[in-house]
Amino acid sequence: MVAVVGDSSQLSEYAAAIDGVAEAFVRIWTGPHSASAVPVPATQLRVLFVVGQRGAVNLSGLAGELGALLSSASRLCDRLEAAGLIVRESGQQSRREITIRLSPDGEALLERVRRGRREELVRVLTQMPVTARRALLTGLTEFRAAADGIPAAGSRAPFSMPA
Amino acid sequence: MVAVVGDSSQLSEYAAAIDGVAEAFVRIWTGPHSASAVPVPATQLRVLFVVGQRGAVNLSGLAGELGALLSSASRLCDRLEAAGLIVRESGQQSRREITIRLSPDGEALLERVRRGRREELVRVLTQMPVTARRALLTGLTEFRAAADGIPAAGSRAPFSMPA
DNA sequence: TATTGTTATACTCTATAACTATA
DNA sequence: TATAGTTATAGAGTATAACAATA
Repeated sequence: MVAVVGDSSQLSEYAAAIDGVAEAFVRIWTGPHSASAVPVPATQLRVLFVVGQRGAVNLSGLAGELGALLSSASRLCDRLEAAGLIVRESGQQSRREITIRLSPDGEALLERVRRGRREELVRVLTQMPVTARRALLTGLTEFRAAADGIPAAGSRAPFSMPA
Repeated sequence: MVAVVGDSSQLSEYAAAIDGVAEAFVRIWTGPHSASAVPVPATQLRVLFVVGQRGAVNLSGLAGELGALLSSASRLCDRLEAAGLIVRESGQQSRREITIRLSPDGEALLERVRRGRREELVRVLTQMPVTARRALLTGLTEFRAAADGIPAAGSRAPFSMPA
């Protein structure tokens, strides 16, 4: 009945508590798409984020980072290319590898979305006491550090939007 | 050049910093689906979460909470019903409103997924110092409180997984 | 032959619009 | 007639599998 400090059974209570309050943050962090009247579906947007972050990728690399299959990635690029948001540069060193880059339109769209998401965050952060802002940044930073040191349960990487 | 405490121009730096480290958390919080070999697609899972949280809903209510259209929600329920995860109870008070509930299988699946997500969180929290865990909980809690006090930019509610 | 991409097919998801049935 | 759901149709996303082209 006595509360034991640092008790490991407390962990699941922390997990439950965090689980319970996380939705608001996830909704806002995830929501730049719906928010700012972006003309492309969410999945295509993820591609732009990945390509924007890595500068240039081949299809296999892109598929891997999306947690998608090669065929799905290929279709996705079909549509993004048709929309003028990416460019497929064939050839280069291997001629069977294809290099995917953002087109100027793709860059512009990506930048708009990035700005939108940060503005959403600012809107909320403004309403928070400074200590809470600091706590959030610290908590998320340490969480990432801890998560990076772990074998990654299903050993996959099925998400990408930031940068 | 002197750091001004509480300066509002700091906010966008906080936003950028938080934005940069948030992905790991979002990936893990969002990933219970891919993680635990769940037999239903992510969208259907969201329905289970919503219905599980509200106990029983009619289609319009469900669609509203999903940020989806009535027709999409109807199709979704077709599949969930076919999979035996929900039950459509017609009639009741209005006879043109339909009540959606979880089936026993639906409840069981939902519980499995919930447990999975919390276990994932525990896996990471274990690797974090106690102060960081506290910071994360505080930060997310305050974030939610702040977000709740805001008109909600696009004035929509396009996300639901917790509870 | 092993690897990189593409294409065929099928199922899920979402959206628009037309339709049915209650109130 | 207004409201609650369903159904038709079409585009987007993802998976399996068969295929083409380069190394």
